[in-house]
Amino acid sequence: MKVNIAASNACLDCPIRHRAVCASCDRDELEELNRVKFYKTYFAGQTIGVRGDALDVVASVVSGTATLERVIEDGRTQMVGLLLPSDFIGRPGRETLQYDVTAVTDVTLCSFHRKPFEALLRDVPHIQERMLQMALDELDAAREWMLLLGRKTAREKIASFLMTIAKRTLDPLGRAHGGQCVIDLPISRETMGNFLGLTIETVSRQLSALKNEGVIEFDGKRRIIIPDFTNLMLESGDDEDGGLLI
Amino acid sequence: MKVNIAASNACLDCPIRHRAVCASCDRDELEELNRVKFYKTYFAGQTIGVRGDALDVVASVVSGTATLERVIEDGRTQMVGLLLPSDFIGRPGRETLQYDVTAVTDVTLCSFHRKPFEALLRDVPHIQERMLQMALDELDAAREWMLLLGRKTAREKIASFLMTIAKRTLDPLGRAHGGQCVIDLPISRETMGNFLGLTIETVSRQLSALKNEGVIEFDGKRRIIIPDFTNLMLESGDDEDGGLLI
DNA sequence: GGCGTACATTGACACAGATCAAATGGCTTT
DNA sequence: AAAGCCATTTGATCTGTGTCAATGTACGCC
Repeated sequence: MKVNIAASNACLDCPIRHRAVCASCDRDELEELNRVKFYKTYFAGQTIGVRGDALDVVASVVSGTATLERVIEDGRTQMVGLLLPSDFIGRPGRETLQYDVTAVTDVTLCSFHRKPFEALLRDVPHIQERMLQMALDELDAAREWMLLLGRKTAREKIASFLMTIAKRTLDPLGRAHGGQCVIDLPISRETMGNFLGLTIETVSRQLSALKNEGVIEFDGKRRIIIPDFTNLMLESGDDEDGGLLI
Repeated sequence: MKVNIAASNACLDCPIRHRAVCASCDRDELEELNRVKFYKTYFAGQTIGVRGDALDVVASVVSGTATLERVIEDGRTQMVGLLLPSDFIGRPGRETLQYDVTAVTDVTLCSFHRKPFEALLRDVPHIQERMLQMALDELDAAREWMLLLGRKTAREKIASFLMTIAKRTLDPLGRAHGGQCVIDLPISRETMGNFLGLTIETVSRQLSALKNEGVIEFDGKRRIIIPDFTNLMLESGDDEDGGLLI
């Protein structure tokens, strides 16, 4: 059913119309995309692709959350991308997938066969322009993430992560005043650990510590209340309100 | 003097002609770049820019090595980019510099004022195309680096780093056979530490350990001989010969 | 030639976070 | 309601890497 709803949607009504790779397209260009796109839905936990797979399709996340991960033989896993709506999956010009891609919630993708998409990229400057912007944004996010992985303590990592999620959830005004806010974690403790380069136990302990010190409150396991945003910010190790952009 | 030599060079003779942002330009486009580019040289140790600076100029590294770093208040430093010849500095569309940029050796840059360069990006598809390729390559490198920072041990980090440098130094054939090779480190122990998310002492200890076990040999502090490449590879924690791309 | 400075190595110890193990809690199934 | 499953929390201990401190080495300078 979900698929039907999605497939029937024209690009003009698309929820990620103004943020995805198609953001700067005009009406005609959108029409062109509309003809070649196709929707695909994955269920929570499902594998979207694994490292080494032929990269025949590229896509934008329309709804849901997916992860990009690298795994070493002994099982150590590092998340290298958290894909939220409007984020792009796959790389034009590459033959095989470099990362394991997994749906953590139900995910709907707006997909394109890679070859035709590469042609679009050449022919429609608006798409290439936007693609470049998005790639550079991701690069900045990846570098911020590198600072976190390389130099932050477990507590700072957790605080930074919560800030990141909060920023993607809230409107920019609400948080500027350092007021209360509520965030729903889209991912499990294990996934958080793989994001932050920590074990599940350390994630849990640091969350408990922040709770015991009143920096955060829990409402169930996956919902977190931040009574005062500035307190959390102080724990994140960031000099300003910069933080992860993802 | 260096500046004179550089300034007199036409793009056609440029050492990074086929690798930098101008790689896919034809003769006419190159002529256009030639008119607006200007060379600038920095000495080893010199600051090229600091986080927050107005980003009026973007540039390609023509020769030498520079670093991109993020620093937190207490002095903890994480390198987020190692810039070698053909790599690009600065981001079109951004008003301020996001990272500290430092010359680690003498560095010559092929520079452009940002605004005109943004116009070029719009008008010359070959440049934008190449820019996108390069951004995606850097993103892949950053993600590989994230795996290293988040999940690898100190020993694996050092081995991976040496492999990375070796790969950028050697011809692709020479290393395929796992034969001996010699690499010159472009950076100090401290810089290596900031690259790998380690302290200077740990870097030193791990290098000594690899030396004592015969995986590497020293010729002075900065030159390293790798008797058998496969041995080093086994220490890097990589499942294949993938490793950092930078 | 001696000296100063910067970089690198080595040693002793501390501690953050990993590991191993057990307990708790929430959820579905029957 | 009981049982079973999974995610999470909490506890005890271990270990890799950081920290602090001393020593070694190379190189330029007066």
